[in-house]
Amino acid sequence: MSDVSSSSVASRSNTQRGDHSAPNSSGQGDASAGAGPQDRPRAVGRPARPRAGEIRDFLEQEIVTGERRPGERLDESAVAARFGVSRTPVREAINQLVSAGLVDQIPNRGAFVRGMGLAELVEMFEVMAELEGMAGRLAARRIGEGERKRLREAMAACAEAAESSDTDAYYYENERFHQAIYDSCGNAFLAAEARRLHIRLKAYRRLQLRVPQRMRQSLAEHQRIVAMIEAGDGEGAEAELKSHISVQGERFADLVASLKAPLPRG
Amino acid sequence: MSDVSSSSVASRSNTQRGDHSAPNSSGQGDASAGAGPQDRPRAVGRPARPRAGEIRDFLEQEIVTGERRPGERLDESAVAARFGVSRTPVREAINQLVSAGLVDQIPNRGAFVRGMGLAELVEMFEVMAELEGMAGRLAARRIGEGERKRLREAMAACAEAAESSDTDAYYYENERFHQAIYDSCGNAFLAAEARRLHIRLKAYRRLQLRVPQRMRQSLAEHQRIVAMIEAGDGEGAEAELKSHISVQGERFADLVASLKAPLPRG
DNA sequence: CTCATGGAAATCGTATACAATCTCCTTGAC
DNA sequence: GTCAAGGAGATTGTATACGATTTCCATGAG
Repeated sequence: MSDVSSSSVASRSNTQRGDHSAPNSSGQGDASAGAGPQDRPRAVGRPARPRAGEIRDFLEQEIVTGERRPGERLDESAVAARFGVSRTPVREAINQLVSAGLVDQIPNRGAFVRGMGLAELVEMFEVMAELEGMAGRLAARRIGEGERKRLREAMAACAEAAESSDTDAYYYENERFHQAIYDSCGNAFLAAEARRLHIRLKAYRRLQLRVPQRMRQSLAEHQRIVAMIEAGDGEGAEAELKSHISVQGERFADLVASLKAPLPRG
Repeated sequence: MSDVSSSSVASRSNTQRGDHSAPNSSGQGDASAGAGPQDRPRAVGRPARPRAGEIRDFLEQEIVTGERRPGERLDESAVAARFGVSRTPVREAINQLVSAGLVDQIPNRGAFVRGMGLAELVEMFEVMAELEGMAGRLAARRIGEGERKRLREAMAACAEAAESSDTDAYYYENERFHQAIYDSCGNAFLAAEARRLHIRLKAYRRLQLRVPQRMRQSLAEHQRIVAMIEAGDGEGAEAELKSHISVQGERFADLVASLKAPLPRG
């Protein structure tokens, strides 16, 4: 229900990974300023599918994947030219990204990709751990038959990906696993909030899997989590999930520290 | 920090309570369609203060106070006429309300005031309890001298308001008390998230104080919370805060049930 | 050399115009 | 009488235009 509001950003076309080379008209890899000559004279009127959402998803992908660097400015006119649209839908898209917390808007300076510093990332993981733990605790008591099946399937898929050492696949299935827990907690609002945070941490979560052996360890944790939920042990599931996420946070800190990539804040 | 993103909606001019009779031009209580003759010919160009935010805050007030009934349609043209502006800033305002979760948008039907049903309110209070509990637990370990002083002052103010049975004052000081806890948890992101939820529940929180003896009991709970934090007992503070909020949720359900105001969902 | 002041350019927020799509109601046939 | 097809109206999403405000840079004085 509250999906409409919270997870509005990046709701559609998120499963299509890869394949985001260029918006539409300018097939060239010309990056930022573009403003190439528009062959088609800008179709006026109401398009079949709203362009604003499309632009939002695309920009979000660029930000989350790190293609757009933190601190980079999102120029309305440039983006508009790049997509072959006017500033109006671009403004709408950027506003939504601001609401989602991926972009900061400075009153008369413009919109900038929000670079999250290490401190803030740790804070966000701390909250994420709490929310996930809560979801797990509630799920242990409230999960239904359908969701239980989904959860099992998601974990099986994780296991399969881990066995074939397919990091990308594991990343994807891991998403599904956690979504399944959110949906099993019997609190749609909590699920939506968790999803929102999850999206916001997506870019950094992906890095974690680079840590050696992380995938295997993650899978083991998943198995313990499912066991707790299946046993109806709410406190146990909460503890497992909390440490699962917290470890991610710590690991991430380790990774960042070792890479000497401070991820500049502003 | 993340105030910019998360609590963007209803960030300013929220402390100014009351004083929201009419937008600007049409002083008449003419409600919806309006479209009265605009004496001033619609100032074009960039206004000193953006009108969109103003409109958003106003609509938010109307929704939160129940002036706009759940399920009511927000007609862009009507709102625009009422404020004496074009559809553009109104669209922006409505989009922000959608992001904030106060309004639902149905693709080709329009925007509708989101009526939060009892079920969803309970869900939100459940999450609120968790976040507040977390903030308290962290605050018990991390609170500094300055914040400790602020917390004590806030509680003293609560006590004073309770003694004089001033419900309005207590409502206000209670806000400050909880804000103080948020700010003491050493996690700015958590503080921002808690504040966001707090705002969203504001309308319903106010009703709670109508319950007999609630104010006195709330104060007692506050005292226990502070005691736990001062003692550095994180788990204790968490438990106290959780039950503090949860009680509010249950009490609220009682209140709603007794008032026979089902608050229809959609 | 530092600081204040002026103007020009960039940028933002809003007004207006317009076309495509959807909804709803009417009209007609079976 | 019921259902389908058609069109008129309403509504939406986007394009374009424009003025006000702000920022940035240059030029000048102290």
